[in-house]
Amino acid sequence: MAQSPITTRCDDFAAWYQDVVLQGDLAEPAEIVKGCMVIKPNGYAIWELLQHELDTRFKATGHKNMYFPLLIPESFLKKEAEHVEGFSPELAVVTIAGGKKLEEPYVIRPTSETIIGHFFAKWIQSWRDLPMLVNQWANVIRWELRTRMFLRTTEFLWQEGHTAHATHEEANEVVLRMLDVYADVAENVMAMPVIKGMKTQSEKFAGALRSYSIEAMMQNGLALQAGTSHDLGQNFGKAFDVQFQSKEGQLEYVWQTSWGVSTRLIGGLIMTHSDDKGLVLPPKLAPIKAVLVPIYRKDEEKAAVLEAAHRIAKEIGAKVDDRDGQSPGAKFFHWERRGVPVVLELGPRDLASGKIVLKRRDTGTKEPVDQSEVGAKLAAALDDMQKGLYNRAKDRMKANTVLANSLDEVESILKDVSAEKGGGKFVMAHIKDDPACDARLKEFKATVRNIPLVDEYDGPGKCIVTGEPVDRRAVIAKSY
RNA sequence: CGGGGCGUGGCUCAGCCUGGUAGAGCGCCUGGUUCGGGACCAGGAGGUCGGAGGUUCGAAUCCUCCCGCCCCGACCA
Repeated sequence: MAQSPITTRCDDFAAWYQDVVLQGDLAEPAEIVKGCMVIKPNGYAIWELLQHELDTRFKATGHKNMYFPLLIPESFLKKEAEHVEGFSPELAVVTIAGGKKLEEPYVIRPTSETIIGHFFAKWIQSWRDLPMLVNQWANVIRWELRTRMFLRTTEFLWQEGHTAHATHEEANEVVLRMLDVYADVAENVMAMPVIKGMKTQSEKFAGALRSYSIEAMMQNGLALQAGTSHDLGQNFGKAFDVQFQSKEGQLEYVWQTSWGVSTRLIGGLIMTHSDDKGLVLPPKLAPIKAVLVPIYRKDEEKAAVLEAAHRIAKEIGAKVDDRDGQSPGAKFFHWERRGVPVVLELGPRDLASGKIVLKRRDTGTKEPVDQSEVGAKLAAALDDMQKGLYNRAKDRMKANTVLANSLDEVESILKDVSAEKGGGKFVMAHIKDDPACDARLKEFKATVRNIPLVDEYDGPGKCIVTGEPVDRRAVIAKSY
């Protein structure tokens, strides 16, 4: 064994995840910086593809990119009461700079509502300045107690959209539009099915009126909050005095939104598609879509094979793995671990027959195809793989979603679920949006993931805690 | 912060109990033979054994203190 083996998913799902990240050479723990990681080229390339998909959509919906300071005056956090309460436990604070104790410490941004609120106040005077639609690609720090690569690290990369509007209705439209954008990227780019829904009051963003999320199901059945979109109401507008004069001449506070997705998406991508052999990537997020491995024995074979390999690879946009001193077998394992969707094999036999062998990462199937058709076959395989991965994930989510009509039932389904052992389910149950109800679920470490925007079940029912009428079932699960 | 574990070449670890010239596998370098699912041979580079103190003729090994890291629990995109 040239490489240490990958722990199987059923042995220990959490260990499997670590192994896939490491063996896929996506990232490694920073070690010297607690809770942080180094994102390596293979991992960063995926992030760049995701960024591109998202950024294109942000711009198409009218947003412009900006950049705000990493450091925020500590007092800013305190201007919105719920916000400071929610974030203060996980803040990193700069108290000394330039060798001197600062008069007022700076916090390293955990999110930028406050500093952006400050600047919005400066830039917005009239209804003509609205809507203000900005996005920032940035890093943030949240001092988490327990970290896992990509899923939760002390420092992480994300984008945060921030908008200001004249009316609550308009702000709400943006909140839901961006949630749709996230769902679109999750499902059509990442091939990761999600449930769009509303967070409960106790799970909402600190300082928001309402939070919405997309929730995905990982292979161990745990939920992953993959993106959030918040209706901030006028909370930050009032805290930062962001006022504008309306058409009617009235001075009014703006209605704001914020929404974000992070490098956590990469963790979701891994836990949705990868297998016991390593990383599996949907073609749309594969930095390298196809690798051609040339096979030869003698020097005269080598020359002919390499010539053909480079010619074919150039036509179809594949990478040729012409490294010397590595056997073909070693190369197959190498690319398999890295999740390359298609590996092509070209050897003397193929040269003689005019064929080339096409192997898919998702199904493991090998098929000899005519060299003249390989471009079309590759495109078809990638397309089929993108759809196949989505369908497989969708089926899995359906198979692991169950209905429950009592708290006991929910508890018995979820109580023994863990990230390591798996067995997680999405339990659909009627439950009131009330912190007291959330608290009951917390007793066995489950949470309401969200209340789906679209009710795919049986409509109204009685709350499993209070017995009060509730208009639809919510998703209850254990989560990352 | 509570509970558990671990610090020895780049990586994974053995050696410690019972003190006596620092090892293995993988990786790396050089040369050659190989190559359709992790090739082989030969030669080679690389370690103040987490730190400090102590016991001893002699410490990776025994004793004391310190430091760091990982896992489990309480917080979270």
